[in-house]
Amino acid sequence: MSQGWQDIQAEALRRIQAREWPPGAQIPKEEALAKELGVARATVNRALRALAEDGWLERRRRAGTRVALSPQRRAQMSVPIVRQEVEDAGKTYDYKLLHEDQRGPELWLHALHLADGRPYALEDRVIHLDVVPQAAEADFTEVSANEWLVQNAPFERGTLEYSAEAAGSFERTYLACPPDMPLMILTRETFAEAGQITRVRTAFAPGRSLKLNI
Amino acid sequence: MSQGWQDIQAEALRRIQAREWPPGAQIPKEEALAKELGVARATVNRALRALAEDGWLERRRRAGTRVALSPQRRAQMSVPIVRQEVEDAGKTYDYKLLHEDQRGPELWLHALHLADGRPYALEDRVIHLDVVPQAAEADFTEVSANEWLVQNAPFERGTLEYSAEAAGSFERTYLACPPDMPLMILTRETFAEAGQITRVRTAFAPGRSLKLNI
DNA sequence: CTGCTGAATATGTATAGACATATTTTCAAA
DNA sequence: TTTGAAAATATGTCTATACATATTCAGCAG
Repeated sequence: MSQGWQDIQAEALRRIQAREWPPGAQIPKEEALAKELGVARATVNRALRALAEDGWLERRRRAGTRVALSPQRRAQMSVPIVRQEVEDAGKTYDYKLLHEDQRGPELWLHALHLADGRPYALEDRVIHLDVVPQAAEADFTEVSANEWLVQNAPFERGTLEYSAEAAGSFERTYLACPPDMPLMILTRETFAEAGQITRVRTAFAPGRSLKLNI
Repeated sequence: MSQGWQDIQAEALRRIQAREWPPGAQIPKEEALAKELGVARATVNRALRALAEDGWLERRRRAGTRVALSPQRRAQMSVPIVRQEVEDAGKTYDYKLLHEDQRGPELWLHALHLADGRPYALEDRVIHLDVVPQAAEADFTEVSANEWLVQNAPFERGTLEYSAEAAGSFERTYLACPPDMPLMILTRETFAEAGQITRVRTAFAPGRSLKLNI
């Protein structure tokens, strides 16, 4: 009855949840578990590594493996791409550049994303031309800055921040929402080695939410 | 010059970003790559699996590996535990049960989380006693429902939803915020095999945001 | 007691070989 | 032409073995 790593993972998770391996405690070493469960050490390794990635275990060389003190569960979210969101919802996507303004090495853009002709998201973006010089020649009336950047300026890392804010006059105008309407705001920054590529603040039309699974 | 799987991963990612392997295209099979790069197939497998988990590749048995059409980057977020957030910020955490009401198999709770004595988050929760019967005897004036559940009712899966809403009278009262203040709302549901364990709607005090890295 | 050095050790990773599994493809039967 | 069964094949996984690497720990010098 050879077992797979997922079975080993399940068994280990059971022991954690049943407090056979209480929080903070060391668990047996891979070799011992492998022997006990009748599998190769590599199989135990695979299982425990997966549990560590999910936050259940903390592993350190030589120091061994211990159960995390607060087993924080983690959720994975994919970074939203507006066009795809709209098309996935079966609607027609459209894009409109509202304003473009170059101030030295900074290119400022305002743009509106539409779903079935109705305002969906409003973005306010700055692109750093010293990091992405090719952007100076791009035509952002045709392609959205987001898509152009995805194609032409792969980033190394970035940050996301969601917050709730009241609609300002800018949002009221373009998203056609009442004053003080609460909106989900997403601020995103992406970086390459040379520095910040872009920073964008996106205000979503009322009612939008962010859904995740754990 | 034997290479590690991370080097293989880096090389594959380079080829994706350089469009040597364009979006949607099939990439060579593991065996061929292994031979080309001078490593074992298992090493290539490790590297490509990691890229697939990060959303760069899509892999299917027999069908091979292809570059994802829209390389959606993913961010991992840890599910927020209010107490920890507060303590991590160096503040004193406090908890107050506002209301408790059992209606048949449903236990309804209202509670307030405090940071340095000031309102931090307001929660509105229902616990399904048919799924977690032990909860009927728990004393939620002492321990927050969240922490009790983490300890006593491990869940299999759950959903998270963030949204922006205007403060209602309930929030105004306890979070001490002006009318129509935009608030970040987190609705969380967790499930065990037997069904839904709990559903909680948490309203965060104004100014709170959700920060992630990619 | 303190600080440094080297031994001990648990996890991390690489490899070759084998078999498992999910799909696609092929090809024959209806 | 359509259907269905069988062959082919790329990825998925397991095993045994070996070596690499990060820490811990013990013991010695100061």
